[in-house]
Amino acid sequence: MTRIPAQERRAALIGAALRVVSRNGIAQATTRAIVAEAGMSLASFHYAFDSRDELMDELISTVIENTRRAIMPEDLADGALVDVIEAGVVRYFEHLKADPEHEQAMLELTQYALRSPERHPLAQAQYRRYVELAEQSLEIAAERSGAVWHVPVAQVARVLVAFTDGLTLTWLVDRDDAASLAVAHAAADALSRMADPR
Amino acid sequence: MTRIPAQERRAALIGAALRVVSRNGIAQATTRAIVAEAGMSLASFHYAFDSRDELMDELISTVIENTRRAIMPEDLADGALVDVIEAGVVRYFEHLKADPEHEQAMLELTQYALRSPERHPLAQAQYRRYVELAEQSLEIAAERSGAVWHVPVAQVARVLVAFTDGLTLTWLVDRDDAASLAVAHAAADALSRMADPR
DNA sequence: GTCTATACACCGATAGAC
DNA sequence: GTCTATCGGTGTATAGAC
Repeated sequence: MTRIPAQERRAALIGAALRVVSRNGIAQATTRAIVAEAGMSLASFHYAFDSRDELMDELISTVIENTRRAIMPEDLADGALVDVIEAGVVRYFEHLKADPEHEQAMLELTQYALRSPERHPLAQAQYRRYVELAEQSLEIAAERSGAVWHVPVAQVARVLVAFTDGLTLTWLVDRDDAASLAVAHAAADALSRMADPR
Repeated sequence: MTRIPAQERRAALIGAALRVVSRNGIAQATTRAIVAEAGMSLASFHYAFDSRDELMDELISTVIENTRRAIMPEDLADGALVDVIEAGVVRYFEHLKADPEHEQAMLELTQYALRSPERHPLAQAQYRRYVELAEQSLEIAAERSGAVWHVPVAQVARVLVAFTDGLTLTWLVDRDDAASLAVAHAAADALSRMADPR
C-alpha cells in the first residue's frame, strides 16, 4: 500500500530475519516467515531482494557490522590485569545471559556460512572482526593495569575469542552460571600470563 | 528386495544420516538424501522410523553413545601436568584436523537440539558425557604427573570442555593451526593451575 | 517387508492486475 | 511499487501392489 524505499525495505527485512532466526532458529527462517515478521507480502521480498540467498548474505554482513558491542565493553575497570580481563569476560557473560537467543543466532549463522564455499569468507570476516574488537579491549586493559603484552596482542585476542566462544556454547547447553564463571576465571588467568606487569 | 531386520535398517539409516550431515550440513539431511545415502527406498525409511524427527533423536543419542574418543585419548604421556594436558588437547586438535566435518556435524546437531524443548535434554546429555570423559582424562593426567586437583575435577573438566569447544569453533572458521595451538597452550596453562604438584 | 506411485503441505520465486 | 494468485519443485509421509 504505502511506498517504501527499497533500501528501507531491505533493512526492515534483515531486521525481521534476525528476529526470526533468534526466536525460531535458522531452519525456520523461510522467506514466508520473514515477510510475516516484517508485515509485508511475499512479493515485496523479491522486489527488495533477488533471492533468499542474497538476504542471508546481507544478514550475515550486517550482523558483523553491528558487532560494536565488543567481546569486552568499553568501560573497563582499573586494577590488576587478570581482574580487568575477568571483569570484561564476566561482562560479556552478562550480555549473553540477557539475550541468549541473539548469541545462538550468531552461532547458527556462522555454522550456516561455513557450509557453503561462497559464504565461508563471510564467517571468516565475522571472526576477524571479533578478534579485532578483542584486541582493542586487551590493549586498553593492559594500559589500565600498567602491563605489557609479551605475546602479540592479536594472538592473545584470538585466544580470548576462542575461550569466549567456548563459554557461550557450553552455557547455551547447560545454563550453568557457576561453571561459566569458572571458565571466565580460568580464561582471564591464562590470558593475563601473556603479559608482564610493568 | 532383501529382507533386513528393522534394527539393522535403523542403524544403517542413522549411519547414513550422520554421513550426510557431516558432508552437507544438517539442512541438507532430508529423508530423501538419507535414504539415497543408505541405498534404500523412501518407504523403507518410514518402515524403520515413524518420522524424520524420530531419526534425528536417535541420531543424537547414538552420537553421544559413540563418543568414546574422549576429549583427550587414553594413552597420555608422562611429565609435568601442564605438558600432559597440553599434549592431550593437541591430540584432540589433530583429531579435529583429521575429520573436521565430523566435529562440525556434532556442533550442528547440538545447535539443532537446542532449538526444541524436547530435544534440549539430548544436548545436555551429550555435554554431560563430554565432561565425564574429560574428567576421566584429567584424573589420569594428575595421577601420571603426581599432581592433586585442588578444585573439583568435574569443574576442571567443564572448563576443559568449554575451551575445547572454543578451539573447535574458531578453527573451523579460520583454519589457523598456529592460533589453535596457542589456544591449546593457554588452556593447558589455565587448567594446570587448578592443581598442586605433590 | 519392500517396493513404486502418489498425496499433500510448504518452499522459493514469478506473473499480472492495480 | 505493491498486491493476490499461482507456478514448479521438493519436503515428509502414506497407499497399495507384490
